[in-house]
Amino acid sequence: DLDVARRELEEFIPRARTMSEHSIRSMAGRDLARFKEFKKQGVAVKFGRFSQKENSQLQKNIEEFLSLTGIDSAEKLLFSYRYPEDRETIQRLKAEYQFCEKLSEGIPRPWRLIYYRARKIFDPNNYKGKYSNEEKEMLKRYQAMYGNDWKKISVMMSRSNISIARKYSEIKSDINHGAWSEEETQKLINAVEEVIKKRIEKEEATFLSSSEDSSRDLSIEREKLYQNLPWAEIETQVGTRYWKQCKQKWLTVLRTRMNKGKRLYRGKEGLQAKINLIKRLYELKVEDANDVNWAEVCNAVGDVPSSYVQAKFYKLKVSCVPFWQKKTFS
DNA sequence: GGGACATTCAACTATACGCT
DNA sequence: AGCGTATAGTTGAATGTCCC
Repeated sequence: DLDVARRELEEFIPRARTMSEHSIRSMAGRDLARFKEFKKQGVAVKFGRFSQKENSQLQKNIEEFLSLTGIDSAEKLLFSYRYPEDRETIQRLKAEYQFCEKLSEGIPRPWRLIYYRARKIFDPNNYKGKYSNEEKEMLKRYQAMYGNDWKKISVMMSRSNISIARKYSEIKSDINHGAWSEEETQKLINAVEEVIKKRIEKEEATFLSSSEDSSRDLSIEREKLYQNLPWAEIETQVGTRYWKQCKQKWLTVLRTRMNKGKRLYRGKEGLQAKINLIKRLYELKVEDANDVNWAEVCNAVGDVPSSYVQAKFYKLKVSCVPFWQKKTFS
């Protein structure tokens, strides 16, 4: 019946096809019924970033659960292991008042993801801003002492373990800062090329085994050139840069090539490009910025990666819209 | 089977910098 | 000076795995 559950879930979450047994099992238990209920009401399961509406719904769900049970803080509720003496009581209250159900009320997403979102929002160790040099040094020292025990280190540094783990992977090796040399750039291009080729070959293999038709054209879809690339692998190949630097550099290389070196946002044409972009976004009539399909918006500007257009929109917003932080997308 | 945790790719935000 | 681009920094989503 695992297969049945998988098939049923696929209706709501296409990627269920490839998910691990464990994920399927837990979603079948907790989410399938909810998904069906949402469907009855004509609500689709959502992915990607939480909208403002969802975030405030989550906030509300937490507040209501706290007042229902008398637990005095969201941190106690969501990180009960930090309060050993209250832990048992909290556990009991959670079961008694159906924590899982209450938490996910009105949010059409898998329970697990709602839970993680809540833990991010309500962790006092999160949102601590920039790391100082002292902190970076401290992190390196602790890692040398305790290895990748991020949980332990996060307690000592009052930062969330995710933040710590990520920061460490960024600073673990001496990253070459500043402009890219010709040689480095070439190395990057080669690495990306190799990775994409490998990926296509693999797809081709599965494609051929399921079909007789072997005549496929050599061009590849644009998305394959920048979406879901294994950056960690590329980082190792390049050797001198952090994966994010690689990614950013690759996108600019790609953009320049796609547009044959033309500068898109300069002069009169640049102005027109901006106007097109704004018009296109307006026509979408979406409520939340998270609902924008940037791949669709791309051709308002030219043949560019979607992240480029996104970045442009951000820049435009920040420099032209007063009090943009306090405004909604619509 | 719930929950904690590490890891990885994506997105958002801020700043540096150079050209016109 | 103003603008566009490159680069740096932080947070978000998603998922495999391990443990109790």
